[in-house]
Amino acid sequence: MTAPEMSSSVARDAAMLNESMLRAGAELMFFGYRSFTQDPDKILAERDYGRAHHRALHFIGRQPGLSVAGLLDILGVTKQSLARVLKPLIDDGFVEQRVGESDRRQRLLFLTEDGQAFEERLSAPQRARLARAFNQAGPEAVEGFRSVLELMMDDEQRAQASAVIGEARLP
Amino acid sequence: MTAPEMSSSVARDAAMLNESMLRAGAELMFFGYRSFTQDPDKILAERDYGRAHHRALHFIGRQPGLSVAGLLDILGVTKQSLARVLKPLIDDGFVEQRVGESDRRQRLLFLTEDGQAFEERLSAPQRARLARAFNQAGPEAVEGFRSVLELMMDDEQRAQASAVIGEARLP
DNA sequence: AAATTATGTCAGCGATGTTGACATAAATAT
DNA sequence: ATATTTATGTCAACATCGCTGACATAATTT
Repeated sequence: MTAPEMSSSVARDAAMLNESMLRAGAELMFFGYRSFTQDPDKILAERDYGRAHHRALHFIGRQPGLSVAGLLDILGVTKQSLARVLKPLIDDGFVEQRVGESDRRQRLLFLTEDGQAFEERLSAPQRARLARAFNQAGPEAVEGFRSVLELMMDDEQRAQASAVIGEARLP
Repeated sequence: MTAPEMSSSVARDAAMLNESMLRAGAELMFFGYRSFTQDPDKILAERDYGRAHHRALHFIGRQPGLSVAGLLDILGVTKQSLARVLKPLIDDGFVEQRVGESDRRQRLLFLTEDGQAFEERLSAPQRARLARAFNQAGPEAVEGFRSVLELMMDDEQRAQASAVIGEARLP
């Protein structure tokens, strides 16, 4: 049943990449992600907010009119988890809910002016950090960064991520 | 006070990278990191372990004889946080402590055989994922991935990460 | 002998995730 | 029309993993 060209890609991978390179890759992900999140984390700590609040603000700001179900799908959390994040954001006047026009069961999510301002304040240092890294690394490196991260996802996740990220090709 | 050549690098960055590219970069980090952690997360859930346990096992396995202070430094958490992770790992027979030879206040950390086996079981699918992505993306892309993540760190963090990752250059 | 260092531990708090159960309103299916 | 399904909200309980503050012990350094 196994065609010759099907010979284990795991074996081929092992042949070309030694363990220390893979370990280094994992450690880069750990240290890199920590750096990536540290700027907004500091701002979030002013209020009793965490990363989850930033993520919600980010994706609502990106797709105004997103439904609760849509946001749940993107974030990959339970509705109970989301509620604990969304409720304070609504109470604090950062997120607004409007009843769906075509489907009045839906609560469509929008950032208020304050929400938009806060989201930008959170994202600004993170984007500056990315911009600095992208510029110093150069366009080919950015394309490599993008392709490795995309290829690290499962097909399903990659499809979802692509749908969210959209055409905005990185390089 | 501002020299002409000091003209805001933020402005230059903004000139070359539009906002949608930076947003896409941030989203790639989010989705990519989620994919990166999902395999070990499933295994960790068998016991009452989380990512922090994996990280501790990883870095102890990488630098056997690491001191508690050394591990605290790498992980960037408080000793109270680490204790909650380390104590179960010791109780479960995955990590062993030995009194330091030169300084007998130190508790040097080692993986037991079981600990080594468990760490490998946790890391295997993660490394396979990385290997697949690296191979499909190609060596230049991997170098780009590495350089962008490194440049995303502050100088201090980059120095620390480089010290941990070591010579094992990625590409 | 005194101060500092490495480590451990107790107690409490906050953010973020989980499962399970139940409620309501609106849309859809029979 | 009635029944079912869907979208959302909410209550309760629990686990992980970060934090601060306080205190203790043993070993090293001053």
